[in-house]
Amino acid sequence: MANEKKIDCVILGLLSHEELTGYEIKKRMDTTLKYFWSASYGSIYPALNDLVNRGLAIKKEDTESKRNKQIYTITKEGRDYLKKWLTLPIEKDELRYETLLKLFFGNEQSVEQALFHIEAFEKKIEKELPYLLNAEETLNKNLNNDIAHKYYLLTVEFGIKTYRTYLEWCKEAKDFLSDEG
Amino acid sequence: MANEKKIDCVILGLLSHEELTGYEIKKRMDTTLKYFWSASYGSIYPALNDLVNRGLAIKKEDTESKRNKQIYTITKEGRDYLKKWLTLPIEKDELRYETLLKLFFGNEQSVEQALFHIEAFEKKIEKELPYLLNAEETLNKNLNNDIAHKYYLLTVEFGIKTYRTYLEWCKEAKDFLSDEG
DNA sequence: CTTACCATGTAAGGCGTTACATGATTCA
DNA sequence: TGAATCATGTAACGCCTTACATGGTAAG
Repeated sequence: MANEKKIDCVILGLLSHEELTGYEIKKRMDTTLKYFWSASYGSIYPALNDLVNRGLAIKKEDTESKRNKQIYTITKEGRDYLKKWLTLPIEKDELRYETLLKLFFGNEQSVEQALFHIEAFEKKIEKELPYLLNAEETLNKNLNNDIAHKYYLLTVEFGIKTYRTYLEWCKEAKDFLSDEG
Repeated sequence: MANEKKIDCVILGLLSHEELTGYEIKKRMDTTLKYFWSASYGSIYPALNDLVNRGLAIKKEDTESKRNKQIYTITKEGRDYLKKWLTLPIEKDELRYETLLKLFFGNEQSVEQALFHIEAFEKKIEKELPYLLNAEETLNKNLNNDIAHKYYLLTVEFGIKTYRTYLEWCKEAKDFLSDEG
């Protein structure tokens, strides 16, 4: 029972909340999970097939809509698999920030270039923060309706706090570099 | 000149500071760059050979020490390559936190289990923070000796600020989950 | 009628880790 | 003399992204 593939666990996790199509799973990744996880169609669709083959999810054709939709539902076995994975200790938390990497080697570039990278980073964060704040508000309103919201809120709070810290750091870093020329 | 492999750039960046062996490069990764980048021997050694073949670094046998050391030095071309890469916009900043993933699916686990993951995360951060604080102190003392220190300090400050925020979040998250039971 | 979005999937290739394989040196 | 650390490298394999390929539907 070792070697749980992360992609399987993420998908099963999303399916544990609601039944979804592959396309919708991708959308969740690009919005809700965006700031701490990601995956492409090229890994999602094969993984879904695999989950069905292993009996962890079932696939049914959508007859109601006019679109060619494949809807996936988690099975009892899938839920057990997910639960088992959740009991295991965390294997890896990984941060790969190219921005920090380029900054680290800043002595090979001009101050202007370093500032340029910091500002680009700042803008990206400033653009994403409102979505998290919006999610926070919605979740706080509906906190009593669904326990799942409680956990979702915790991750959103993580995102908000770290993003605000990033913005603080950007300001300080810009000052530091500008002052010294 | 597109498609710069990150592993090449990190190595060249480290070599831009000083000449190093593959083993030392790995050590830098595991200490200095640890909280925002990583790589294994299996990618470092082949990359070094590749850099030499492309004329971006030179390899010389160490004759002084008794060990079988291969010392790598960056060339003019390597430095130009690095500089070029530094001018390009950041392609990807990525965070993959399994801790957040497991927390997100918390409705499938007990509160105790969720707390367990948060506490493990907290301990890991508490253990690593002192190294960053130590680096900060040393860098502040030697700030005037080398411009490279300035940039190194910026990344360390990023690490310290975000780690402190993580610890704050851990405390709040634990309270939040404990209160509601 | 055309643009944006919904929707599914495959193939090739890149990138990187893990595990393996080997051996020297230093220190207790 | 045994453990820890220094030191280099390869092979197999896994995982994932990118690019490709295709087509339906909703809205303006």
